[in-house]
Amino acid sequence: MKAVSHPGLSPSTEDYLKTIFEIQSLGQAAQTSAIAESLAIAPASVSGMVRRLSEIGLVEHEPYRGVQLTKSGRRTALKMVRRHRILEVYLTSKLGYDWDSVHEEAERLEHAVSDELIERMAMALGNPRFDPHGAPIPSRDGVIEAPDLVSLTEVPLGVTAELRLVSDRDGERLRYLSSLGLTLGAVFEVIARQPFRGPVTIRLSGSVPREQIVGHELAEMLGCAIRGQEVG
Amino acid sequence: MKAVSHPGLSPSTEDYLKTIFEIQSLGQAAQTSAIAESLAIAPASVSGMVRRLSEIGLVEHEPYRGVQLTKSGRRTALKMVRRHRILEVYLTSKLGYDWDSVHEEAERLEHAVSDELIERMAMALGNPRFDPHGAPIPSRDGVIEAPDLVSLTEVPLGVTAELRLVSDRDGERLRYLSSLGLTLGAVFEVIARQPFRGPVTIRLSGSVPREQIVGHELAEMLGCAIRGQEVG
DNA sequence: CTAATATTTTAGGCAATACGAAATTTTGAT
DNA sequence: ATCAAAATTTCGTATTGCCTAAAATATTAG
Repeated sequence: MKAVSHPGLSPSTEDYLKTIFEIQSLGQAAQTSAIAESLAIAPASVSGMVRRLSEIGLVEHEPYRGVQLTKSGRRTALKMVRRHRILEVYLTSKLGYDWDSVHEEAERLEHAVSDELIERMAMALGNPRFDPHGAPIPSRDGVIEAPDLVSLTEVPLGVTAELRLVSDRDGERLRYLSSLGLTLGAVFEVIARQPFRGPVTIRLSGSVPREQIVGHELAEMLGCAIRGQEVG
Repeated sequence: MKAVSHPGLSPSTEDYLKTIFEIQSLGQAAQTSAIAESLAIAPASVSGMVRRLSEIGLVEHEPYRGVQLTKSGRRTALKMVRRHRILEVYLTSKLGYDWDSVHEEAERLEHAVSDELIERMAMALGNPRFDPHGAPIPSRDGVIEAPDLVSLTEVPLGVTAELRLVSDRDGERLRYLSSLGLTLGAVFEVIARQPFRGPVTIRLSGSVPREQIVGHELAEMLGCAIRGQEVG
């Protein structure tokens, strides 16, 4: 049982691994269709690539069931996630990028940087633990925290919470959130919630408290930390 | 006659353009064999690529004579050169790289960065005019200086000169130069030169002046600025 | 148990790039 | 000027990496 090294994986391969890791993080084995959807390619193409990935020992494939990353595949996936997130922090902290524009740049760079560059960036940043969207950054040796958060739809009425995690996938969405005042670390109280997957109303703390209404779908994607119960 | 834009050139294409630019900088039209040698591929392969480059209007090809960059090809080449050199400065100034290790990293990154990232880096650096090896950095709009330098083999005996330019192509060579005390800006006097392409002896200025012997081939690659004649 | 759904296999395509060998053109030496 | 050597292009092919539609197969749910 030796650690197989995988020199020169293609960008595409790296993307598959990252995607599989992300899907796997949420639940069980990653299904072909889920991978296909996330990468916007046909399921047949995924089957093909999965074969290759399993031939080189990056995933285990139980036909018709799904894919699991092997030790080695997981290591690579975590490396890519680390690269992506360190890059995002670096670009925002050191080069003035906004949280809504770093994703694309990081997406391209993560396939071109060396390990050394990433470690130098991490060092220059003081080894940050979270990226600009609140996602935890795996350590150099592949350990990743899983902060326990709930989605905004799950924060009880009257409870104060803090916005801690948003997806970096869509710049538009991030800009919209900014415009609502919902940036990372924003503190708010949930003051109403409509049934049947209706919108959530929150009151943002601040010198000028303001109320905002957030649609259910969006609210589902926001990771929040409970701060405490208002005195009733 | 409109400016054709060339979205999504492949890394390989970008490398060809850069190489052609560099060859062309020295003398006339770039010959197939020169390109092939510089890129370490067979001449036949170059002919093929040159056809494609000329089909998309990046070069003009006079069969059996050589290639010339078109306006548009030159623009792209200069963009790549700018990227490479800004990256080199950034990596050394901001992330602690040495001059002998930046080339490789820049070589990969130059194909992945956006124009915006490069401009942000340039800004953060105060728009440097030279890279860590003394090579001039083309401006955003494609103007490049040509400092007038002579090779070490051409500095007359007894004359004081300053090291201003070395090739970034070979890390080993750069480490060797460092070990001799021949870093950028080093000031020295030529005190001997052997005939028949023999070595050059120099005396480096400094608190502890020391003599060094430099082989002819290496000396040829060092760009120097004449400082003045010693009082004889 | 069967129809709908998900997945894999098959067979093939395409883009980009490389190569050797043969044909062609240029060059250089006499 | 002439011809051999050198450089270059053409031609036919190969490889790599990825993708796809359609057909075959397996799973699942009613």
